[in-house]
Amino acid sequence: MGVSPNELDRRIEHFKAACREAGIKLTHQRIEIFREVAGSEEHPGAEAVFRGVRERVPTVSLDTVYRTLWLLEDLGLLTTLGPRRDPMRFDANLESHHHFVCERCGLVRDFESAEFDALDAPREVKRVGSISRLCVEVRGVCRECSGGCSVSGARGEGGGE
Amino acid sequence: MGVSPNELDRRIEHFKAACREAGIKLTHQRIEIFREVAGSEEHPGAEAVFRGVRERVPTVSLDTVYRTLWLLEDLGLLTTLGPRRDPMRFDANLESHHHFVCERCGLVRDFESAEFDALDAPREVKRVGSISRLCVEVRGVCRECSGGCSVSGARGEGGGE
DNA sequence: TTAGGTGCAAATTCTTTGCACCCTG
DNA sequence: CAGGGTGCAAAGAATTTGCACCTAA
Repeated sequence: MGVSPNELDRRIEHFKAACREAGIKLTHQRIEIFREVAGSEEHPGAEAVFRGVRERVPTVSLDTVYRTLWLLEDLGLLTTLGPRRDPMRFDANLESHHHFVCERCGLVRDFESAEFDALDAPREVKRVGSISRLCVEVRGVCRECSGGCSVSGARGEGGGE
Repeated sequence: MGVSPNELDRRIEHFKAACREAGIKLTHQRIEIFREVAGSEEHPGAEAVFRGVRERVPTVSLDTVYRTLWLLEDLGLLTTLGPRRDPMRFDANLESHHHFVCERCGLVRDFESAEFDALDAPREVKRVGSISRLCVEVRGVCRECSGGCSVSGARGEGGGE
């Protein structure tokens, strides 16, 4: 649904090569789970992947889907949509602003940028719907995490005092 | 922890006015829950808000925190970090690309933009950590949702057939 | 006063884990 | 053949809901 057969094949070949290189087994399930995500432009959740794969591999289980998705994310073959696999987080800053997200610890740091604020969505996007706001998400690894320190517990949540 | 007292006061006054305007009650709990989010730059999750508020309102309950956070989000006084309150979703498109997110149904539509791909994070951000990728998130309401159609079940998850 | 709001506890939903059997390499 | 991978079922987080009491307006 969406991704061209050529592109899909290309992604699957890349996936197989990456699995071999990583030294993990290329099982039927893994291939079909990857195909399900790579063949869709809907950014399916685990449940949706499960439903899709089950039509081709009726015995597949939901927990294998979860394990495989996170495995593939660790290998860099997939990405996730939100900042992380964390609980939902809230923001009271209603001014236009942007985010730096640490892929390691989940830290989210706001920043302002006149340049980014001035961006306008492409015409193509305006055709999809009406736009209310535009936010740039910069992903990377924060100083704390790349500095080799243990990051014990400090998962960006802050919280307490 | 971060937000200046002045800015915090400003946000809280705005919050109170908005509550009055919306005709909802200004309870002690709501004020403290809002204060907790508005006073932090950490983008706390529900649990972290709960811990913080409990120090000032020991009887507050976690479910009130949840109810209040979503209420405030509905009123436009808070925003959430990820696309929505949905299950985690995956993406096999490893090329640089950007997202349109429908705030109503959760649809996420990819798009490409040479202009956005060329963006560079401000120096200020580079000081926070090493950058691996930059993605523009455009939020709005998709055609389907604003078109007044029912959107029955189609929460962007696509999935099966 | 009184309707909306809160706290409690139980229910849901999403995701992870332990273990015995199976299949790729 | 051997060890990683899978399916099952049960556990564990995160979040929501029903109901009786409480409180802001």
